[in-house]
Amino acid sequence: MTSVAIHWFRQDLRLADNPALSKAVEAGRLLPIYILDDDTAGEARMGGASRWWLHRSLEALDRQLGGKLRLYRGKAEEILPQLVKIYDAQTVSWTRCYEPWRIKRDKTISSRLELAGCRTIRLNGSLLWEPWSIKKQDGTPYKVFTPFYRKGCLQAPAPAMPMAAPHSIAFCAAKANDGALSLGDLGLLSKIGWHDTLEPYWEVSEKGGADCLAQFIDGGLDGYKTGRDFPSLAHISRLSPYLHFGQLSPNQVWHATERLAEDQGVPAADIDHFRSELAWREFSYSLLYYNPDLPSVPIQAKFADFEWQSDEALLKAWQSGLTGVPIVDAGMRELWQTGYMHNRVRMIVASFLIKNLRIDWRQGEAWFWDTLVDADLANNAASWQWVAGCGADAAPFFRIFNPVLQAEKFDPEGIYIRTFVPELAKLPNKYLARPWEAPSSTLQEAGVTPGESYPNPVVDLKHSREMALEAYKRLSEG
DNA sequence: TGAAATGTTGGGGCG
DNA sequence: ACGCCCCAACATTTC
Repeated sequence: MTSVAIHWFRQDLRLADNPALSKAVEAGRLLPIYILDDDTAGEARMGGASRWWLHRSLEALDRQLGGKLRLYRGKAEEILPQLVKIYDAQTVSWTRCYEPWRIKRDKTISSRLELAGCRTIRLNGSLLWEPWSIKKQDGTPYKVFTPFYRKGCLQAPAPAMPMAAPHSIAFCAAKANDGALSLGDLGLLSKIGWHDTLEPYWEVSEKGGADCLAQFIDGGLDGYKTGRDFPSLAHISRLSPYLHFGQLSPNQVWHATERLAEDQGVPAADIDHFRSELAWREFSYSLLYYNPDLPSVPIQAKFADFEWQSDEALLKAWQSGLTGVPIVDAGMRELWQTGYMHNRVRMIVASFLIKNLRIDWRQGEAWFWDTLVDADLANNAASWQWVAGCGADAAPFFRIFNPVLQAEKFDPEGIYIRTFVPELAKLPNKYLARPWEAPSSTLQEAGVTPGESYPNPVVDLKHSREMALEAYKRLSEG
């Protein structure tokens, strides 16, 4: 076998269940590459947490490939044709991505390569169903989740069975002058070293993804439907970063939940609910596919005129977990410390930013983009639009979370708040979610000095809620 | 995948 | 014994 096949890794950083990689391995001696293409990404260039995750991912993948992974930085549109020429490659394969900028770029690249006589293999490895395959009877895309999932996804052919990793790979000899960089030269780690705080929370590798999945299937899935709402419980999967970077494929996850009801007695309701959460990911991708400006333009046009406040100090307080509202601060600090935030708490902090602080949802989207290890263009944009009430099938704007009630309902023992807001740890449960109501003697005993050891609330919850509703009313009447 | 305001019901205290 | 009021507890409506 003399022909060379390049597999271009992107968001499929795994060997198992990677159809495009397997095809390349069959097609020739493999040159596995990754290109950091910030130039083409523009606005959508990866944030800090993602860069750390990517750094670790590439390190692990290179190890799996016996040190054969080649790294480049620059415009993929220029680098790929050069590599094809240098290595005289007959085949280039990749797993499809669905971000608008990537769709556009990849289309250009594949036609350019094909024109030069190089075969391109582009396969799905990141979604359960291709976005264009799930449509209504009339051929238009779904705008509401439930029919999208029940009628669209579940009636479509079942997701493919996951395939094994290639059992042996013949590599192509690398050439010294091909422009490859060392991992360090990619410059993915920030100089301030923020990523150090993330390290202990994640095992960033294909094995880490498999372990995470196994652990969830083993312990977390039973009781998922109700348990997933409680941020102190281990009833969430934490699979999102692995799915985003492709250390796991959604097919692997989907099929891992098969037969659990019959064989392990896991309640069907828990399995169904978990699968519907996977389908929300598909729905986000569908929304982005059919609305390429989803990250910046509200789907509901009237929201273009919403009166957002721009207040740097309030935004900063939210970002740094110093709003004086414990459940909000706990969530924002979980994000900063771990690169992750529990889903229930994501909704609470987002509602607080958008509705109580009345700050533009795109500011929240930008912060999440920079700090989440699972930052994903489709999920991030669709979810922020969902909370803001301006998206498709979104929560209505007037559905405003009361962060005190939410905390008392979903973190009744205050375990979550105490974990991330330790300066309040000694407050009794009764006042933990609303320290501003605590008598001064209670505060004193708990060692809390409002305004010093812990901030006073940056807004009045009741008043800010009313202001938001009025702004929304003006929009509806306007 | 809310919350607050408003409406309704029914039991018990009480004159 | 009876009507009246109070007020939980629950249901409905509204934003």
